[in-house]
Amino acid sequence: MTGHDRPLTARVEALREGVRRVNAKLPDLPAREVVLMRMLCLLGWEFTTNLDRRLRKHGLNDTDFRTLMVLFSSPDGMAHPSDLCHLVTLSRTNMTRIGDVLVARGLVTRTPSLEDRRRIVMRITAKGEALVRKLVPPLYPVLTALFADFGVREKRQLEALLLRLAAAFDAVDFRKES
Amino acid sequence: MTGHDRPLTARVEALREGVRRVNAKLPDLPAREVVLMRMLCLLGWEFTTNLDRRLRKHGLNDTDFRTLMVLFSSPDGMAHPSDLCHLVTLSRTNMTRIGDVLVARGLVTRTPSLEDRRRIVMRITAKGEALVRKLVPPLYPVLTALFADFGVREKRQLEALLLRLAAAFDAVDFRKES
DNA sequence: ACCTTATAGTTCATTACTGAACTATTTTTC
DNA sequence: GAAAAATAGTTCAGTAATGAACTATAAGGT
Repeated sequence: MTGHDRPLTARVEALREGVRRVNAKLPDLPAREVVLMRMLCLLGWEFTTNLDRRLRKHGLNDTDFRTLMVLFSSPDGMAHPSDLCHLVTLSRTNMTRIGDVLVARGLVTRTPSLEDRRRIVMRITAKGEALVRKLVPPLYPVLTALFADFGVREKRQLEALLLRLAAAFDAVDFRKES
Repeated sequence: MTGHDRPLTARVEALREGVRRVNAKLPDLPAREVVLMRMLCLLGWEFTTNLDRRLRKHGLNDTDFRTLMVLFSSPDGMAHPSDLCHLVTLSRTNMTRIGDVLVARGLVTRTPSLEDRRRIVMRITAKGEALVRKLVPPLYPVLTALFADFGVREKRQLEALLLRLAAAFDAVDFRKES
């Protein structure tokens, strides 16, 4: 197990204190920004690992599931591997492997494309559709519970803030210098 | 490469559309909540991978770096592996490996504890301190740029919202049912 | 004091992911 | 319309993480 399931709030508190101590040694540190980014990472990671744990009982992991969901949401339930790997932010290499898994489990078919013979068409099967319809609804109460404390206004606020942050990521070139 | 560096805003937009199409097929889906959680994951992941790319030039990855930072922030620059792995949310197994890496690079020492002979004491070296002081300041402009668009008030708002979400994670038992 | 239980760190096997190299196609360019 | 460049998918080798099993030490209960 990763963090022995220590409460997230405790980990956030430890993070703040850690950053405060670093800030004492490096006075120019933009402490609030560091805390915000690390909290974002923490929350995202927490969600992913928890979701993963639930999916594993059904023989899927988070990336298999996301891939399946994209297919589920696609017109005619089909897409090319390279489109998929863009959409779920994974390498083509990995999408080959995920395809293997999903095909082996009968959730997806993989057939050569007729229009472009380099390509493959992945298509969700009836069994895949059924699995999605079985797995997803039990997640609703979890998702609503996570945001139960939030009003519509606050959810919109959060979404807007995250969207602006996404835009900032695109504007900042992370890669340059040092 | 993961997503061929497609802009984050484009990926967020694709996410929204995907969720909207899923919602058309599963009308009870709490769409806004799904989008929020996935945006959080996306942003956290984007930060981590970009940071990782920068660190790699110096022979570290994100988890090595976080471990080193926790030691940097610790009183006397020392901590036990099991404390560290709680703080950075990694397995003890992995902390052994990270210790190996950091020791091999001369950034940390590892000595048996005298009080408790099961334990090991990891301590950041002068070289480790120096590396932190060299690596961290060049990150300041990136971090401030990411939040350049945000006022103090908005940063506080975001922090408060994320904190409440963290508390909600602790309250919700993700593991139960299905 | 002794037996049980818990904790610390490691090793080992396994899972998941990536980048580079390769083959097969399609698109572009001149 | 042929050569060059780009794109799609796969294989392979390497990196990073995990959980289970193991050894050693410490703490608790009676």
